[in-house]
Amino acid sequence: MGSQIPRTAALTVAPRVAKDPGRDDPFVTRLRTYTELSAQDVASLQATIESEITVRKRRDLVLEGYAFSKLCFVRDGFAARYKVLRDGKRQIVGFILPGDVVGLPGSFLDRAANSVITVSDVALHVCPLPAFVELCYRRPQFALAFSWLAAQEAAIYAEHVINVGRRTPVERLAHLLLELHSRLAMVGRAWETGFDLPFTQEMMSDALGLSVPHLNRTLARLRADEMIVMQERRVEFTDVDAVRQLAQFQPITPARIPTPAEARNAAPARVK
Amino acid sequence: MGSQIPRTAALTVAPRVAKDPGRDDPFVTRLRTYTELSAQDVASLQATIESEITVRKRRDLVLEGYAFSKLCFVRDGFAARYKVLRDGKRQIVGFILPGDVVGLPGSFLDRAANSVITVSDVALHVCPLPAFVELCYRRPQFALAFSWLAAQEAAIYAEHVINVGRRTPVERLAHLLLELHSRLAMVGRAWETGFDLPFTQEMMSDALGLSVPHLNRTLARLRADEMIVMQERRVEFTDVDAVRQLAQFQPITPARIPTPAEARNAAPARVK
DNA sequence: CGAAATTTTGATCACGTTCAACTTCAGTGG
DNA sequence: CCACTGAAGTTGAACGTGATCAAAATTTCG
Repeated sequence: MGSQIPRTAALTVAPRVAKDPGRDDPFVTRLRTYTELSAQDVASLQATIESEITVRKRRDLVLEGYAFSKLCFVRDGFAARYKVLRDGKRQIVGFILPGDVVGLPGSFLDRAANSVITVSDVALHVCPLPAFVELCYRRPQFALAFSWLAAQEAAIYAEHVINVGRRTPVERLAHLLLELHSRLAMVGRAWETGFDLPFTQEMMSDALGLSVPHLNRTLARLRADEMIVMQERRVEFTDVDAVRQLAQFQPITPARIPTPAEARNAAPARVK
Repeated sequence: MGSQIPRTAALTVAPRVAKDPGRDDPFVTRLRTYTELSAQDVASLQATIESEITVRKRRDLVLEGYAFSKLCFVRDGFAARYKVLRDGKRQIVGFILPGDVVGLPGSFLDRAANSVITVSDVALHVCPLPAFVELCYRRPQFALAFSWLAAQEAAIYAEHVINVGRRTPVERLAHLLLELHSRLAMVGRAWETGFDLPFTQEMMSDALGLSVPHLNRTLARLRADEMIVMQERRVEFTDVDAVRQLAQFQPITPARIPTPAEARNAAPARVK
């Protein structure tokens, strides 16, 4: 059975939000790392939601080459963005975690550039792109937050390029595990030193540009070197700092969006 | 001496813009592929520009690990985003062309995740981030356009991950050349079947995760197979379709941003 | 429980790296 | 004008890493 309901998601980060609409929504949590949102803001956002659906494990959510114009905010579950090449090889471009958006970047192009497949059962809030755009015209806050989100996405991909392009297999794997840990922690789905790993070795190898056997050996090596412990689907970092060092991992921390007042002060009116 | 002034940039695409402020500005050209901008819009954008500077060849514009909070719109010239790893290997994450933004994603993070180095002399419009944010609050159009831009950026990186992760060396190189051609064409700096290639083989090898000798041989192979012709710094595709096929290249075409009216119609008021 | 997916292990081999030398070219100063 | 310099491009030979293929062991799930 997939993980439709979070099993034991110990909260380490982001437990600060008070009684608020959307307080348990990882996407809202995410937006709140960029900007403040009033209860009313959250209500406006929720009003754009067309439907809330749950998609079963191993279904394609987006198909490469087809137009797609929804934003799906992931409330729970995991997915992967990928492309299959002529010779049948698959490259996973990135993993989609709770709080992420399916349809970024796909819905901003005339046709999606990658497919998206669910890994577990996934609970989604579906928002038609025009509805979101309409919200952005009314409340520029959201358009800005979305730019920040997209920039963060780009930064994650950039790291992924580095990972696949120039790091050794152990470094790649260590980096991936740290990235997942850090991103999960941001939405309160990881604990201090570990997390539940929902992906198979085949998926990780397709993400890292390695063969399955080699990924397996590399994972074994991380265990042998006492960098991590794995049992069930759980990853524990034995010595986080050692792993960080190995992977040269720098967590991606988004800056905050200046408030209207801050922006005005910093940028004295020069407009005509 | 670098290419401070475009030498022979034959315009193939985007010659349609009428007498307008910013008509020859590649960044404005870029924004106009997403949305309509009135002369007044362009003026507002130009008002946020703090200064226009030219940076000499081979200078670092952004340094990894340092906070950076400017947006630099590239008017002319070329640069590369990169990271150097412990062992001295360098990975180029992406190439920056006219119309691109230096500071995306760097300025949206608490500290830049990559460095940026100029390849030729580069002419930049510098805009402090708060000024741009202020503009976005006033004219949400720009915030939306920027989301689109960031999404396109993410899509380009995603392709780069695929390139480096799972494609063979020839396919990688062919894909890179097509990507550069397509992006340059979008801002009118390429011709139908070719373009001026401003990057050295070392840079391309660092972008593609290959060694210099192997990149060289791969390039030689593309020539031998009569896919391309190179002379000086000029690349000509002998048979674009064959190259496209080889690289499985799909150009990234951004969708348009719905206008306020379109957004309202498509998303009937459901607010409160 | 049985079937399928996933993980693990082993043996072989090809591809791309590495290292080194050489060529070509552009820019610079004598 | 030519010699000098350093960067960029080209070529060759040897080596090693990670792919490939195959099969077994283990886990997951219907």
